[in-house]
This record gives sequence, C-alpha cells and structure tokens, in this order.
Amino acid sequence: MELFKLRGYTGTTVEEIASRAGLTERTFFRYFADKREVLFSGSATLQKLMTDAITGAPPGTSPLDAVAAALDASAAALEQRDERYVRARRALVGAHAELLERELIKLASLASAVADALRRRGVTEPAASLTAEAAIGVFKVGFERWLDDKKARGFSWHLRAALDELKTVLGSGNAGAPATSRATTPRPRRSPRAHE
Amino acid sequence: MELFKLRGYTGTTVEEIASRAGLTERTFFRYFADKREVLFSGSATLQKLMTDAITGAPPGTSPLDAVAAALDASAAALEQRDERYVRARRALVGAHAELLERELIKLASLASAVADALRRRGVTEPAASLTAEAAIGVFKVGFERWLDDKKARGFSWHLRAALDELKTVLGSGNAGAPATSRATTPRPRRSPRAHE
DNA sequence: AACGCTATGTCAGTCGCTGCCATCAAGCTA
DNA sequence: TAGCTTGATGGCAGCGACTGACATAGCGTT
Repeated sequence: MELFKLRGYTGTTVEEIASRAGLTERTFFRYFADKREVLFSGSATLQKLMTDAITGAPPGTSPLDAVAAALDASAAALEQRDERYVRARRALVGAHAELLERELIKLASLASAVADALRRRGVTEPAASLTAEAAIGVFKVGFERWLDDKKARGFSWHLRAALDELKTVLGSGNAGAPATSRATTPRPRRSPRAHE
Repeated sequence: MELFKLRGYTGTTVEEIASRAGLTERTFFRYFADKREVLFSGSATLQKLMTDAITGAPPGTSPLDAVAAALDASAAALEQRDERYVRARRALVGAHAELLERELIKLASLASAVADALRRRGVTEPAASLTAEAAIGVFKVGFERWLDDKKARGFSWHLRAALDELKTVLGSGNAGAPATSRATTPRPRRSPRAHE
C-alpha cells in the first residue's frame, strides 16, 4: 500500500513489491496469482463470513432474512477495519479499471457462493440466484453510500436502508419516483452521484 | 472466433488475430484497447438500447416498469442474433476468468448507465442505483437460464420470469423457500434502528 | 549421514502492450 | 502543380507481467 501511494499502482513494479517484502519476483507469483491479487486477500474471509451466516440461520428463516443476516455479518466485519485502509483501497480500486474488474469478479463469486448456501437450505432456482444477486447489489450500493456519507452512519445502517429501499422499489414499484402531479415542471434533481 | 475455436483463447496471439484481419499487431491495438475487447464490441449498442428504452418510457412510468422496458429491449436484440455465436461466446467467456472479468465490468457500467437514465427521469438515490443493480441481476440470471433452458422458451420470457420471481422474493420474502412445515414464529421484522 | 520434502532463487523466454518515428495516401491551398 | 496538412498504418525497440525448467538451501525423519 505504501508503494502504491508513492508511485501509483501501475508505476509500482512487482519486483519492487517483492523486494520490499524481502522476496524475489518469482516467489511473489507463487503466493499471488497475479499483481492484482495482493489487494484481494480478504475476499475469502468475507465470503466465509456471509455463507456461514446463511447456513447458520435458524430453520424456517426466509431467503430474504437469511441474506439480511449475511449482510449484517459483513457489516460487522467491515466496520471493524481501519477506515483509512478501507478508503485508500477503495480509491485505488476505483481509479484502475483492472482492479475494478477484479473486485467485480470477487463480488460475482461471492454472489455465487451465497446462492449455493441458499440452495443448500432448500431454496430453489431461480429464487436462490436472484436473492443472491440482489444481496450483492445491496452490498455494492450500501458500501458506496457508506463511504460517501457525510453524517457518519454505519455500514450496517446503510445496508439496512438499501435493502428496505430495494424492497419498496420492487414492491409498489414507485419508490424514488418523482411526484407525477405536476408533469410540466420537472422536479429538482439531486446531484448525480458517480457510481462505479 | 475461428481462431479462438482452433487454438483456444490464450493460445491465440494478438499478432495472429491481426494478420488474419490483414493488419499488424500495432494497428490492432489502435482499434481495440486490449486483446479482450474484440469480444465486447456489442456492449455499447446494448447499453444504448436499454438507456433509450428508459428515457423513452412515457412520463409517469414507475422505475420498475422503466427497467422492465429496458430488459424487453435487450431481449429483442439478443434473440435476434445468431444463437450459435451467442452460445460460443458465452462458453468462451465462461472458460476464461479474464474474459469474465471484462464481461462483469461491462455489466457494471451498464448498471451505472441505467441508473443515470433513471436519475434523468427524476428517480432519486438510492432507488435509482438499486433498481439498476436489480435489473442487471435479473439480466444475468435470465440470460443464463435462457441458454440452459431445455424447452426453448425465449430470452424475454426468462427475463419476465426472473423479474417476477425477484419481486416475489423481496415481497413476501418466502418464494423458493423449502415447503417445510411453516415455522410458528412470526418472521422477525428488521427494525430500522434510527441511528448508532 | 542419507534421504526426501518444501520453499526459494535463477534464468530465459513469451506475450501483451506502448512510445516514437517513418511512411503513405488523400485532400486542401497557394 | 508544388507544397502542406491530416489521418491511418507499419516498423521497431522496449518494458513489465507472467511462466516453465532447473538448481539450491533449509529442515525434519530415519
């Protein structure tokens, strides 16, 4: 991380990373599949955390409540980390497409694992995959909004808020929609937030 | 595509692709940012199709119905392509992590564009992002199930089915759950704690 | 001491990708 | 017509990520 801050991600060579760790480049590639993977060692733990939460939910729990528990578990873990690291890492990943790609495939594999856990509970397709995808969508949106939040509400708060909002949008189907009474004057728009 | 089938993706060098097209490697990289991009030229058209469907929806249309229209538009376009190509491409992408990564970032950028289009209609955050993420989730699940479908129901059918199922899961919260004897305990309601 | 296992180093090589400069064809202008 | 610009392409050199093959060092077991 220090090296990345110093010379940027692309400006840092694998050999530099390795020698900083007292290793050679070749040995680096025996520990990490590629250069990007150094930044994604935590994804396995997160996955285990969430699937365990689903597997451990009391029988009879609805799929929706099971993934809600998984989201709670992820929030507890992430809120506990050093916020400066979380922010630095997010800025780095957001600034480099190759890192964003890796992040997305990790999240996709997370969704796949969540769907697996749901199926192991007896949830059928396509409900399992859809619930899992929805959960990851909530995670992504909640995560971004957490870090952008001026009033420092917690990650778990944002996850809950996002999940509730998603329920509303897919329920009535009109959440967040502009009031349709006076169609001639457009409603004042909120400033668009970059979402990557 | 012929080259990829012949020697596999990794076994095909950019120089081979270029010379097959009557160009040099250097010129290839002036048309495509990298080797993977040859397989993703269609993503821009798909994005335009979907955002146009959202923008063109009659005023007063709910966010949910707007993305449903976008999904319909994507189905119409994809069902029209040569199915053999769609299948070959999907198999190729599924077999190579680097291609899957690229696919995922394209879908993420698609979600971002959809959210933008919704915001332009006056939909506020986080409803816009969540609806967009949900739509892409439906797209992903519907796409896979379409290609795996034994009875050859159309892509649009599967998209509809997936969207409906998602609504159900997030509504009652018990869709797809195992038909065990109903637990006597009422579903624990997630209490939105105001602050923390 | 001999053996085997594992982690690490060394080296050479391939390939994706980029910067720099030359070339060439097609216009446009004086 | 000669000269100039512009855009597309080729040629070339080079960097850095990544891999395969092999050597070596360390360490525990017997």
